[in-house]
Amino acid sequence: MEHSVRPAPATTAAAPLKQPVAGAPMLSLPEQIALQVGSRVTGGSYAPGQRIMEQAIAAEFSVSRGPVREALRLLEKDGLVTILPRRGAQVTKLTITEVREIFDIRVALNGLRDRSLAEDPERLKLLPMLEAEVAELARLARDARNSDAYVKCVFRLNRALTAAVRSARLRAILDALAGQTLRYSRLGLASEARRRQSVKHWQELVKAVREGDGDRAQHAAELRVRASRDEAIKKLRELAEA
Amino acid sequence: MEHSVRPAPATTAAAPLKQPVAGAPMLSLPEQIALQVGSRVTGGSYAPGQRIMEQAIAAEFSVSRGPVREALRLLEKDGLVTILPRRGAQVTKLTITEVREIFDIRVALNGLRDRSLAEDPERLKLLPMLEAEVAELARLARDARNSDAYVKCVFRLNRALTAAVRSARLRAILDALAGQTLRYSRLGLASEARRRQSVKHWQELVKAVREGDGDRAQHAAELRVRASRDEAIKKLRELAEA
DNA sequence: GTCAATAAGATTGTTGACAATCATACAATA
DNA sequence: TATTGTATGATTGTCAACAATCTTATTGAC
Repeated sequence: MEHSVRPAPATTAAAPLKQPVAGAPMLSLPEQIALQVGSRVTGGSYAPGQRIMEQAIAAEFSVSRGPVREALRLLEKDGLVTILPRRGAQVTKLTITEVREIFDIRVALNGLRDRSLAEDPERLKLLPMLEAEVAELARLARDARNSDAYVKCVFRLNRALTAAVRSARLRAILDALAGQTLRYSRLGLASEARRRQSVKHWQELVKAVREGDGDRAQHAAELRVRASRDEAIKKLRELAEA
Repeated sequence: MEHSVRPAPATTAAAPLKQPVAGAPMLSLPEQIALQVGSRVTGGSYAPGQRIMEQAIAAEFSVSRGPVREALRLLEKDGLVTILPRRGAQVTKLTITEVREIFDIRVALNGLRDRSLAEDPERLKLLPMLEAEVAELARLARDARNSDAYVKCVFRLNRALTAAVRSARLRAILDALAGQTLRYSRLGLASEARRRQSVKHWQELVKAVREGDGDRAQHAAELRVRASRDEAIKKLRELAEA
């Protein structure tokens, strides 16, 4: 019998789901639930393929199943869970092929994103942050022990760049794709050689943005994500052997 | 038993939500509702910006508001309706800028799509259909009176190509984008000159697919969608004046 | 006349209960 | 033993009512 031990049900008093932070956008009940459950997925405390049951989540957050259903739909939109009719929701489990497909879309759309940023008339407002973060990347890449910090910095940088893009639709798609490949992107930056290569790609982007060169920005982005893709796939294949 | 065939209430003519069709994938209640309401949006019988009220739809289809809510969420995922918290759903109304943004994403992703098709080992199975449809396009383009048939043929061809793509995620995004730009794509093929140019781009794609040349396929797709974008935007601006 | 506060109605958000379906264990049969 | 059928519990789908919020209309003050 498969008793995959569910982590910590009993006392898992889920966060109080509290309301009002003044300036911040107030989140609806489903959004709050989606946020919490989603972080368990991306954070790895829910395993891929694991089933997520409405009643359990509802009890945990002390709400009825209605908002939970909607939260699961939201997570499905982000690709974090998969909903099967009459069979409920489960943490999305990706095949290596699917991971590659997502990366391929990211190649195309991150290229579009970085081109848009480089061609944006207000791109100069972005430059200080971009330069600072990339300098930090270069610093972190000099010591192999900073692997984790390096990955975190890349994520932060990517999030900031996506947030800076004008097109709301592009933002939405990129956010969803980033969420889905979060745990795999980490694999793509595991080796020191890769991080050094990654720094070069980011520096190339800085130059392109500074000069307003959309072509170069797009090209750098494509190289960057392709490299990340290839390394992640390679690592996944190695893991699949074992 | 699962809900199915419900005759519409006397006054409003709501399609009966039929269930059966053996081989076809059986649609859930929300999916059926989303399909019908969605066709009203794309078909133009609901105007952009028009509000869609849950109770009204529920009464029309003789169901409770639960499935309707879910149907509206599905339509939001396709970009056909916009849901504002505590304020309900309304038919998505796009600004010219937003239309352009969607087209820009389509440039990137249709490029990826056609590249994938051209590099697919089984691309030869696609060739007969592709060649036949493009030949039909060339034929239709010779007479200005066939404008409508030409547009229909392009839509059909695009749908077939998207359906043939291996990546389910790419398919989903492309379908959503196509649905959102349906009414604007038509504008992009209104002039005879544009249709002649369009034929050239499609013929270029045929060649690329035949030879398995992904680069060329992608390039042709990008040119094609960009041309459609520019013409649609131009027409929209003209309409905005009046 | 314009604007703000307020009240009434309309609409969405949430809930708990019931119905339909699925998954599993067990029994019966070959 | 393997397979099929059946019963039972678990889980999702749907419903109708209630609560919270928004919209609109009206009133009153300036």
